Amino acid sequence: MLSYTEENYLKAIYKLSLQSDDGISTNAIAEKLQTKAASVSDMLKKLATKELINYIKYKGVSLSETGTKEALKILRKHRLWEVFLVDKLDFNWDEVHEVAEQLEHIKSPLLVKRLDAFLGYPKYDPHGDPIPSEEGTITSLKKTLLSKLNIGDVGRVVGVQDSSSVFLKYLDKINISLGMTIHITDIVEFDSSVEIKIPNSKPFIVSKEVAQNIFLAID
Amino acid sequence: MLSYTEENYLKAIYKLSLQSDDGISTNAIAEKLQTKAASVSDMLKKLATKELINYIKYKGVSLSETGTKEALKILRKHRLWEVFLVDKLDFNWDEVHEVAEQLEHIKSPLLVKRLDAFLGYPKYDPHGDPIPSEEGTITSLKKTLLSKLNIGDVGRVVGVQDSSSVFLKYLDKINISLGMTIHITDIVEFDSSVEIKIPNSKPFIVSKEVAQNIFLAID
DNA sequence: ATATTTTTTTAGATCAATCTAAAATCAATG
DNA sequence: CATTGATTTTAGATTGATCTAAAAAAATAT
Repeated sequence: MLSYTEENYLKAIYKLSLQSDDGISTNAIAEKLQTKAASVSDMLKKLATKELINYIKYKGVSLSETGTKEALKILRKHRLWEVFLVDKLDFNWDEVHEVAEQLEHIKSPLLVKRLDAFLGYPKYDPHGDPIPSEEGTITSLKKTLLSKLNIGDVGRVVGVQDSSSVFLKYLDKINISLGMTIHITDIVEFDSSVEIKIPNSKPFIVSKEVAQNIFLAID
Repeated sequence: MLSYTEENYLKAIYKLSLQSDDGISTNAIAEKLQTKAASVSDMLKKLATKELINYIKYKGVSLSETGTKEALKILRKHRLWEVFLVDKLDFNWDEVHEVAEQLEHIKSPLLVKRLDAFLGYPKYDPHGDPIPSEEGTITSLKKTLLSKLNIGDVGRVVGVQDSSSVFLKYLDKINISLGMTIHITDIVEFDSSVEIKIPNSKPFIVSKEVAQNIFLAID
């Protein structure tokens, strides 16, 4: 049985693994979990003896097969609960994270199964991130940053890079939401800002910074 | 901020307070929480300094006003989650307790508010126990044990004394459920078993032990 | 009312998770 | 390739929750 803390470490390592290919550093984990490198070292030793990670001192760390499975279970719960909060309890997509962080640790396979069914077997969470299956497979659709596209391209909003409350609130304000189709009508050479067109609205400009944080799928 | 453990102690003390009028003993709490008296003593000291309980060494303990409020908050969450599990996720009433024990510790006032609304502001949980209001008031309807009634009495099932899985499963088996109207058709003097009549069924006998664990409201 | 039993509390240890400070290892640059 | 600087690990302490064993207080019985 994994502790709350062990679960958070596995999740952190999993997320960091997606961003960089090789071994995850102690410092990176400490940063992510807002703790000290010494604490991370201790925990890594513990996770290693439980064979949840592959760990060589000073050499960084990666999830073992069982570790990955556990991480995906937690991620699955986290994202299912997010769907629940948004779809059923009318949370905004910037309000869900904190609560889902708690709910993801509830231990009950039956609960997860039933919740999944109740929500209609969703494939994506409210931020557009894919929900791992019960078996631990995760489908990642090819997504491209808005900032990487060209004039004339058309895409569907499938996620965000930065899921901070500030950013999500801003997207709400300019009426960009998940699933929305976006046309790239112009790119301003001067500052790399992007002019886009969304349904029922005149074209408008979003900054380079914003464009670098919105993922689109090209249909 | 209360810890998971502190919350469980408050809940235990609250529940024990309902059963006996005077101060709650250390041993009773230890028994309820499946722990040792020494551990309870330690925790009582801590809860006392936080002014959540009134505690005099060797003299037993009672909840303070703030302690009661906290206990009721937890109970409210527990029972709301139970309603959610049964009404929305099709759990049986004997499957909910363990999961609700975990869910009750989730900290998010917004979540509780929204969940309450989503469930349609329920007044009772699936075992017939009243759900404390947001303000911390709890309505307890007058309920009587089936074993205390007389031939000819009619009552509505509003709760159980023993909410163990074995007992609840047995009730399911003999088709007794919450809200059901029961007629007492006979009382067997020999062993104090009770003959009852429920809708769409011939009268049948339940043992004294069963009758001592079903609460009825007399309409 | 004194002795015995039961209950409760304290003393001292342990375990998980964390920390600070110091030591060990690695990386990288001259 | 040796020194410097950064990263990582260890050593030792702390905190919260628990335990066992022993001491203290209360309840009970003779």
